[in-house]
Amino acid sequence: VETVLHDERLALAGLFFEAHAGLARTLERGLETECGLSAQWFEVLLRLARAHEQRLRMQELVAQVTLTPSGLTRVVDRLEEAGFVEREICASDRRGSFAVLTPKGRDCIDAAVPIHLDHLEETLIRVLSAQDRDALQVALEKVRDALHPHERAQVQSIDASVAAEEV
Amino acid sequence: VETVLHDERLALAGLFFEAHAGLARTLERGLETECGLSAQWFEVLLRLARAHEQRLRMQELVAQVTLTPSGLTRVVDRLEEAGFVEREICASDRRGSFAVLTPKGRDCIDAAVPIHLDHLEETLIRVLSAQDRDALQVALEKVRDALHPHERAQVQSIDASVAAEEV
DNA sequence: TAAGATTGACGCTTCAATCTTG
DNA sequence: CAAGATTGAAGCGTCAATCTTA
Repeated sequence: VETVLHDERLALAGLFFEAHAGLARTLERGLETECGLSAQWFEVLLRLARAHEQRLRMQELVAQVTLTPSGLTRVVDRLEEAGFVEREICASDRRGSFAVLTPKGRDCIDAAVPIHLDHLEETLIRVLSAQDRDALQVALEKVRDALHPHERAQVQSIDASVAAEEV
Repeated sequence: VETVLHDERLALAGLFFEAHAGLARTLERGLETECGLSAQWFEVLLRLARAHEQRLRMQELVAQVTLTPSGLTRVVDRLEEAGFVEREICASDRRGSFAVLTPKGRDCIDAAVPIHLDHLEETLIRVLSAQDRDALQVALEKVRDALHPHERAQVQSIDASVAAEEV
């Protein structure tokens, strides 16, 4: 009667969540203390830095981030307040707006990425063998892909490799 | 100059976070709609169900859950309000208190676990081969273990296998 | 009427301070 | 004074409703 409480599948899922929580906590602490950025700020700034002309529609940004539309609005509000981002109305469709990276925001993310990569190297890369990393990637891709069975079919698949890059 | 923005290590980390976010979102939705439980509620109830006499000190519970002490206090507050848990003062050390699973709470988690296992089967187990799962487990364990270099040395290690089981 | 984006209200978690007991 | 636990204040993200434009 107790056996179901110790099912090995629970253990695998628990391990997944525990590893994630620990990794996220460590990385976020480093980003916060050394760069003054939350994970969400880092992610948004990174996406904008990669984008053509350092700008993205709010809608495009939402699709690349782990946030709801309203959540993104709030994050961009704060980034704008901090001077890292500016909003710009979309000329062709005046309902929409762009988030645009400022030079200050660009400097910030340029400084943050190498630091973040160092942390990644320590906590994720160096602790795994090349085989481990490959196997991890394969498994994670399968899990991720099995999750989007009916959401945004085309764009999601062609954009999968870039969409996979976060934090 | 743009190359650092597309470092493959960022992609692996991003894939990790994306897979986690998707998995967590899906599982939490199922738990919420079919069992009326948040991930935190499920986790606390599961730990208590496994524990001797269905009870655990708040401190022990904190060590097993992804929450701060104050966060756990709030969750137990709500679980108590819902009738799933009761508090009990510790006789030997009157500073401490136990969280005790009620029969109602026990029934709830007993019903929830099989449902959750079904969801796990669909989203995590069935989408991976046996080799994938083994490799995933190995990699996640390495990442997790590399994260606790100086935190709670002994108890953590002997308790690692059980502490790994969450949500 | 629908799409893009934002806002108000709410719930949850954390940090720092507090209270009680050892 | 330290340990166990809780509380108040504040920050963040989500849902539902709203506003503007297509």
